[in-house]
Amino acid sequence: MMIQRRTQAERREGTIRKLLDAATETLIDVGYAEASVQRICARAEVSQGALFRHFPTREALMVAVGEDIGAQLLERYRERFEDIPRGDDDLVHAMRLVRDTCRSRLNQAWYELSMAARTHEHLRNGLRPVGRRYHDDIATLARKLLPDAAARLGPTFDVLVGTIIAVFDGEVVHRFVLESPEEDDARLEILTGAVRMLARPT
Amino acid sequence: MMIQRRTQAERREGTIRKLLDAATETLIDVGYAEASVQRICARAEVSQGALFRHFPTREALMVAVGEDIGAQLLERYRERFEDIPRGDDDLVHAMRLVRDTCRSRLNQAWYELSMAARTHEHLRNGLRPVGRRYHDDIATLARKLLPDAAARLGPTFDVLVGTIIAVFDGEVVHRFVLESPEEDDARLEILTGAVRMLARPT
DNA sequence: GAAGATTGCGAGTGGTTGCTATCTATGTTA
DNA sequence: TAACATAGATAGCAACCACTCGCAATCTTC
Repeated sequence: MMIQRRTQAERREGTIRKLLDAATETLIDVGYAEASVQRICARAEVSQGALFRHFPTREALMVAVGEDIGAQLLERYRERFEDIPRGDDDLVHAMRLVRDTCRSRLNQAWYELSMAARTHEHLRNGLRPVGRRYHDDIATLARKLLPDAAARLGPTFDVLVGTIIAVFDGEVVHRFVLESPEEDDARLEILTGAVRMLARPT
Repeated sequence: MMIQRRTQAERREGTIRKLLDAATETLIDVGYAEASVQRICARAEVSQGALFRHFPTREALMVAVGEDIGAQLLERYRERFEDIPRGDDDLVHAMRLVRDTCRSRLNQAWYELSMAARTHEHLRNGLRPVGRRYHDDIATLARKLLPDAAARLGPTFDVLVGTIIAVFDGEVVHRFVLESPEEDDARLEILTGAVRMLARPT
């Protein structure tokens, strides 16, 4: 039964895409350890043989998932950064954007990979360039959105951006065990105020 | 062959302690998923039957490990907080203490449990009270160490403490994939400056 | 010291794991 | 269209998983 005529490249890309998406969703649902090739393949509606045709090991698939997630998250940032209206409160919007992205579904998969990378050397090595690119690209984007503050702060600006992301990533990790929305909101305000103070000319 | 005369309670406590310590070390070494009962028991030099005599499931053991780690981390904070010399730079010392503790071996095990809690409901429920107590006790300790700032800031002080911890926890998670010591040090300085600014009277 | 309770042991349970080998189906090239 | 390359499916592998069970060792109580 022939459904449709496709080139080899199309077939290949199609199943790889299905596998990456299924792996990402499985990662979000059950975490790295329980994201078995069986589960991923079942979700992708593809056989295990197909998976191992395109990825030599499960870990290699996970590295590819990491690259894919990194690209998607960056794209997400790019789109929403552009949508932020320039003005006095663009910093507030930017802070909210970072927090929302850290809490996004997609980012949960990234946490799973990061954590697994701690104890899995291959994964760590594979994820490192992705992490670096992600880090740098976000700094570039932020400079584009807040050029005045960037110019004023110089290299400190990048550190500040990294710190804001670190705050919200840390917050999310805490939330895995214990949620405290009021404190989170208070933190967002304090943090915004502190950044505004640092970013303003002395 | 009788080695030593011990009460039942001593025997019991002894093997439980061995299991908790072995489980903690195994968590640090291979992560939550690979910390199997086999591995833990081998490390504790105790049979699997002994483990399941004291803990109904592996997850129950992990909750107990979480409680134990929480107590140890708090004790660590308590000791080192007391050692900080009061003076102009006590804030610097406190910040360094928080960062060091976040990077400590013991805290790696806590990250493993926190992350696993995201997808394991029982673990999350068991860890929640531990997390809450840990959170509150640290805030209390910090108020004791920095009474002036605490008085000046009111409830904001607790949020600030939580934020500092969040920064370093987030930093550690980033470091699992990508290390950047220079940025980390720059962040520590900026953060200390910002906190000092916030904590000083306006 | 006998009886009873608690604790520790280790073989065995069914189930899942990542991965391979073999085969068929589909697309490409001559 | 014949020969070949690529892609996908299926069954099966040894290793490991959390957990159970009957028994032996140890401690407590009388």
